[in-house]
Amino acid sequence: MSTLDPRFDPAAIEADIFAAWQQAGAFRQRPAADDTAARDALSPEIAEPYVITIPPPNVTGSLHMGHALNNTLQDVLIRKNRMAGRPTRWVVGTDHAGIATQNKVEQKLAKEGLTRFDVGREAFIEACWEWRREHGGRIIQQLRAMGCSCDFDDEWFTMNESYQRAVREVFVDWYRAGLIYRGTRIINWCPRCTTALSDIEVEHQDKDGKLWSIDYPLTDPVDGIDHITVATTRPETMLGDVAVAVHPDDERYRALIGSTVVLPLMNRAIPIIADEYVDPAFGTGAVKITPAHDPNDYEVGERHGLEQINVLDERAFVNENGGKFAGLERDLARKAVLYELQQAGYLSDSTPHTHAVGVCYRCGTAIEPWLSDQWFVDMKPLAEPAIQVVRDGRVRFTPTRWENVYYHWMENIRDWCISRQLWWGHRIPVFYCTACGWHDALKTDETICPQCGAPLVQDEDVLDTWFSSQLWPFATLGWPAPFGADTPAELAFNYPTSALSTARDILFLWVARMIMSGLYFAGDIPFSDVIIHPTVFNKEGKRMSKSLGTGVDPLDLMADYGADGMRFGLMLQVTGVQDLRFNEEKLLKSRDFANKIWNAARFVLMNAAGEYVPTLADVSDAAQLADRWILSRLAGLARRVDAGIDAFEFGEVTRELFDFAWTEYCDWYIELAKGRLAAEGEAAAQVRRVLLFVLDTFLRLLHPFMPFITEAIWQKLPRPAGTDAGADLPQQLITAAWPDVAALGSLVDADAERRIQLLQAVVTALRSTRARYGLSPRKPLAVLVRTQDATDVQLLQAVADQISTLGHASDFAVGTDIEKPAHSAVTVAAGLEIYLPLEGLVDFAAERARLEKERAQLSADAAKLEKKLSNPGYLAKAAPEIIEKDRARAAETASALAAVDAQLTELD
RNA sequence: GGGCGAGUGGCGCAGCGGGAGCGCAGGGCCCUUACAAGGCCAAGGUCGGGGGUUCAAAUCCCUCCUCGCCCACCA
Repeated sequence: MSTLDPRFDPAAIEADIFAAWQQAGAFRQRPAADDTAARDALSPEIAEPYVITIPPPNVTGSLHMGHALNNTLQDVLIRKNRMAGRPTRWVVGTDHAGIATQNKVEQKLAKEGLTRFDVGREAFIEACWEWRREHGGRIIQQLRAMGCSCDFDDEWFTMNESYQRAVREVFVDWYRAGLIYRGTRIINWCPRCTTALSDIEVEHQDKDGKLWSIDYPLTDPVDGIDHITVATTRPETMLGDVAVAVHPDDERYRALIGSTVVLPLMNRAIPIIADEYVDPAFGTGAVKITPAHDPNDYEVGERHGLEQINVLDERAFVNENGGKFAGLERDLARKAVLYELQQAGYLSDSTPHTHAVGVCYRCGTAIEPWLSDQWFVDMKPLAEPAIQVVRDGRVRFTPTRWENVYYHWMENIRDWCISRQLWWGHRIPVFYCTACGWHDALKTDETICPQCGAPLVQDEDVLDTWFSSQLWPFATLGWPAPFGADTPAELAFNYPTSALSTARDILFLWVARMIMSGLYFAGDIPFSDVIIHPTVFNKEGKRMSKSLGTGVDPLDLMADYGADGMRFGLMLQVTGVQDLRFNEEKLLKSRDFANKIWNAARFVLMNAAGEYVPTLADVSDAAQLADRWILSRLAGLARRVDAGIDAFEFGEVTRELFDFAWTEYCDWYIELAKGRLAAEGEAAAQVRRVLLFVLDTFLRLLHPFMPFITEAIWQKLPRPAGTDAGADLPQQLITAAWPDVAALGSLVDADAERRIQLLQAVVTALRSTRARYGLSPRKPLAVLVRTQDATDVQLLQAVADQISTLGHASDFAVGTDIEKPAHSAVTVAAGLEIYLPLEGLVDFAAERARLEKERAQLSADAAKLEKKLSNPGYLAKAAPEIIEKDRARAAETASALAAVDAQLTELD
């Protein structure tokens, strides 16, 4: 009674299944955080909630391969824990993505010939909200298509009202605590985005440039020296030079310290100073000092009380301080400055020089180190406790090596520039009196100065997007309500969250900061596990990039392979290594795998014949070797999958599931079942029960990885009503019980696992002998098996029918006293000697060649083992079970060798 | 300048102290009534080079080579 099509079509089922899950409320936390009575009723081992807050994708984003991988992985964890009965919740939402969103809206305005200044701040922000309403839901929709079981009824946005309160609370708190301050510093400035960036938002690229040498003439020659030559990679900044620095111990220049030089082109007298910062071995050993355009020069300038002359404007054009170069864009200014220097004879040398150029992580424009007023967070006091929780093991990294990366950054942490000269974002809640100079950070907007009554104005800048992102694990759980009596139930129950899974490139931008702010504001770690998943590269090992055309779109993949195929194929490729070279072949195999399971289910359903899915007790008394074998394998699989998911070993678990289903359940168990099903009666009923039981349990284990197909099949399995899920829930796999690994342990049967090899050896001998001699696979052959083990005789007799079915044996005989018939092919395996009489069917020259080859292999193995077993050091030091195993192997090899030798003799 | 990761059959990758595995490609046979997106069989590797530790090394240590990534203010 098959209700399944012979070919699995993902598109036909995915949307309906997803809708059914959502309709059933399967994604909601059960019991809800505020349902204390229900929570108290949970048994202790599942009472602990399992919570993940999704790394919020940019609201401008579209699903890419990194998302596909990361969200599959999180969904696996969520689904497994949900099935295990824990109150599970996956918090979903998007990030307002300051620069990215602002860029989108500015591009839209540009099409109408407008800039943001034309429309004004208010209207621009409204346009951003409008953009979000129109396009911001795309990536959430794509998560649904993937089958992600997030709590979509409670979607968050880093700019929604409650979130804004959280950001403001944090700012004011840190401000009051003295952790947020304003200062004039050299910061990273993106002249295209016209905003400051933090240090970690700058990417460094090696660029081929030049190191130019410029002669600065001395005002008054010293000992016949009339100039000093400085080396620079950025000649245009010389317009803002205020000194030349040399190392105090540099003999070449010692006499010049304290002299003045005339700055070429600007005709300004500037001093030669001594500073340890200068490396005498680099360049000419003399450095031009431009405090407004280089962080090191700024430091030097501070030490020596030098002026700071800013020669570039916010778009990196030379400003009025640049003399006749004013108005030139920085690259043009460089050319012009070099030309003028050369014309005037100041340019003495240029050599090729590669150096790291900082570029904006959002737009790729070269960063300008620029002097300006910005807001900063003092990070050291926040970093210390955040380092400690990792040292204490309260926050664990997977793979653990990332802990060292974390420590290194945290121990060398620098202050965080949090102000951005943007409009889209959380506006800095600092208010200034227009009259008396009063200013403060305020939790609510005020218009009148509390000191003098004059109007207040708010700071123009907004906060770094990551300033709000860092609050994600607790702001999405209802913070800020004060802790203690008024703590929202949701926060108290769900915080700290369980695991955070993310890409390595935001370890500092986001993960580290969540730990710091979580400890500070929510009073505890934000999550106990940080999973750093591999970065997805393309087949050539290159970064996936839309603009470069090196990317693969997960939506296209889902269309071709189904959501399940994409998920499983990605999981197959996960390892503990840093990189993942995406291989589409794995998706093809995953789709095939889905089809394989689909058809296995078809077979089982066609043969279910009135049986319900049995309980563990119903299959525990299975007597047949094959049954005990598959049940034992299933128990082992369940144990490994259960532990593997908990240990975040996604790749290994996926491969285990694949191998079990395909090789063991389909290739062997189902094939073995066919003959027994035909027999009918109790024997057939038992096979049906085992088939159903294994399929049911396997679908549960596979569900976190392939949610759609497993749900579709599982719902077709025959079972009495009300046997799974809560009474108020529909019968769905998503909320069905996770297999009880401990109970399944009773099915482990090491003997059965070993003995099934006997059967496989006989069947394989039949198949390969036929293949070797070009006999039709269906040509019936008689089989005789000799073994010294009486138990093996019984076992093989019990499965004689199945050997006949799988191997197309005509006659089957097994015993301790079997004699080899004349003209037989002999196979020695699993301690058995398997004889296939081939009188008149084959050319024995080929058989001789084969046996010679096998003999060579066997005697090499035997020699190796013998050498090992006669080594006194080995016998003295190796573990007893290893020696035992090797002895058994040696005995087996020796008897196989003897058998092959005997066979060769007979062929003569 | 520091740090991390990778180098295993033609290709893509597992394995990470005790018998070299998987998928794909290639070869042979099979439409066997769940699945040809399938089944069966066979072939294919001195686990980057060198040294060391160990009874035992693809697996641990050292070193070198080749790739990739991260951090770092050297003009």
